[in-house]
Amino acid sequence: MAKIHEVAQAAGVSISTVSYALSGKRPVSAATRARIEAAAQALDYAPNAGARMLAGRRTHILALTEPLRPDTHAPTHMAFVLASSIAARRNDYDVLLLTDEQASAGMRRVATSGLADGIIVLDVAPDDERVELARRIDLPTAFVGVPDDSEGLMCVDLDFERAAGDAVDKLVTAGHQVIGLVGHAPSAYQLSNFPPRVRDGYSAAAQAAGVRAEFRMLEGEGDVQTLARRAAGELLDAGATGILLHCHDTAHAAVLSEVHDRGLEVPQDVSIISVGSTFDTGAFATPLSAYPLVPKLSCDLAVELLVQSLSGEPPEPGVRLIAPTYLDNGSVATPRAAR
Amino acid sequence: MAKIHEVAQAAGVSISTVSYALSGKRPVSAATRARIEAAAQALDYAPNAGARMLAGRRTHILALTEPLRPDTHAPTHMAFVLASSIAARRNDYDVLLLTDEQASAGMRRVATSGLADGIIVLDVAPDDERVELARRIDLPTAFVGVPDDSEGLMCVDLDFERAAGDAVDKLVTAGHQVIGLVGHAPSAYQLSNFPPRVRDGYSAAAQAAGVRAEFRMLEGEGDVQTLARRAAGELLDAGATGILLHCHDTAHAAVLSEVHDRGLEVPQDVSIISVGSTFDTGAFATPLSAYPLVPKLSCDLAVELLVQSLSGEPPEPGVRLIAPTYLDNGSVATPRAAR
DNA sequence: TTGAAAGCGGTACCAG
DNA sequence: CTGGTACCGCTTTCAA
Repeated sequence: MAKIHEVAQAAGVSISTVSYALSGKRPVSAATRARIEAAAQALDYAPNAGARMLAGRRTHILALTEPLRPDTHAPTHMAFVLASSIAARRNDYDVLLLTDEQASAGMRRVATSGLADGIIVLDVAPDDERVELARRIDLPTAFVGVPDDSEGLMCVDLDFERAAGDAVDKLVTAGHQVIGLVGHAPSAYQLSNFPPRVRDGYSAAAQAAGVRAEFRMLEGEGDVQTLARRAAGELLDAGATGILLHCHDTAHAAVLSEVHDRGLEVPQDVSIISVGSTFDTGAFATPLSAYPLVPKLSCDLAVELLVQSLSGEPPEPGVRLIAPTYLDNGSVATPRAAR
Repeated sequence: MAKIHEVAQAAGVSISTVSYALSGKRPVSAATRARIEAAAQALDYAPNAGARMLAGRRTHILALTEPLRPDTHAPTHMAFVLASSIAARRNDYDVLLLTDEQASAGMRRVATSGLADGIIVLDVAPDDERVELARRIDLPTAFVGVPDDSEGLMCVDLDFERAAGDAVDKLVTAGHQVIGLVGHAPSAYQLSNFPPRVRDGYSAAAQAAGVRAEFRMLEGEGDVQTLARRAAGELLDAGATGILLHCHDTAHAAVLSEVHDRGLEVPQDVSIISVGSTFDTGAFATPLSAYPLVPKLSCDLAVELLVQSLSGEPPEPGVRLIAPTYLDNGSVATPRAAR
């Protein structure tokens, strides 16, 4: 816990020179800079966080709000938290975690006490209460996810509609005439913002392509495995030869089991594409091609937007959709019927 | 972002009186206190975080270090993060997340810059690099988990040995003569601190009770389900009538499937107890009795220790083991053989 | 019970 | 290229 004053003394310069040398905000001769850096090193000096906040009017902290609901999918969530944290650190920001409590209370507190320079909003709900709050406070705020009403907000997300649409096109191009989508549990379509977007992108693309498109959510009694197998079974029974998966990894595995148990081969008998998954779709017994959801891309951009907001030339508000990319693991082929 | 000065003006008092009235560190007449609180309310005042840190020599922030490794079990981890966060907030502390980077770098940074008042260490490895660092820095640090060398550290954890031992006794008392333990993957016995403790408590108690005790890790090729089924199968083949489970929920479910597929009933044919699980063991098709691991208990205590360290009378260093409690879901009974 | 004022440890402006 | 110094907003001692 050395102080700037001690560093200055050790280096034989004034404290302002130390400050400038270390921040680089003013040119300092190479020689003195070297002495200062050596002294700082030797004393294990780091500017006091509180003093820096107060004098510099900058906390070097980003707040991360994530209302950990009982139903949040932990692995996905963790991936986003980690990606945000890494992006923040890369820009020399620390991350303050806002979890419990009525989501907005934390945001408000951080804003009024000046504890953070900006806010990253994770796990965005369609009608998120943090939307209105973000408009009211004057802290730059970036949403990772797109709420229903995104007017005036900075939002970043995968272009789920297009990911689903591209996936449909991929199947159609391969010759599939009947396709299916295995989705999340019905509740996810209320609580999260992206499952509906996948569904809609899927339907629109299918309609545009003139193919028959079935859709099943993980609905009813039983565990995820059972529901996923049933959903997949129904799609296959309906004649689907191409299937899109927008669900958790457990459900993916269950669908593959169902397909396998029916004596069907991927991709010879049925083609499968995973859409918007954060896990490794190449790790299943049958590797799956995918239009993955990459947390790093979203979080990097979110942090970048915040940093830029703090730099003087704030970026335009608006929704930034990240173009989906195809990850080919060989699970798509022309169906037998079309050969 | 109102300042104390404005509140003072609005209430017609000096800023020091405002400070005291709001912090309660000095008696203030009821009348003036009321005026001050009203003014603060009206202005939406909150003390500036930086100024408060600087002047008060207290950040009101606790750092949380959690080296999110690729193999960390997200749901369990999230439960601990959430519990820590809630405990911290209850004590009026915010939480700073230290994830990426060489775990210790974050701790060191926080310590030298005075960004936090204390540190909570999660996901403790047997030979954790943060142990040595914790001894060197002068920030109060609480470990949730027990490293191999805990000399001079404050550690909090479930008494896993005793949980396993109690579970063994429970089975033995019910009349089981051959018991088994399904554990984690072998790697977990290197990377985490508690699987070995469960294993050891299990062996010791079994030996003391004079019963035959088998042990299987989730070892070999294949997915968790397969490995868990095989492990359970081997235990049953070995004649085990009572089984302890110390593994993830997926493995639990797989063991139950294996038992069921063999036409065995719980608890009539085989008794099962889950040890050290953070998920709801009552939610399986066959509800399981358990000696659960309760994040809230550990994290509450960890935060309490930190708060106390900051209060003037620092608690003794040492390992605090939380006594296990039995959660009866009816999955234990006297085996047929003993009836 | 209340007020005045001296810091807390930096940042950044104003001079030189 | 380098120094001196006026704040940043709050906590807390010293006086009244």
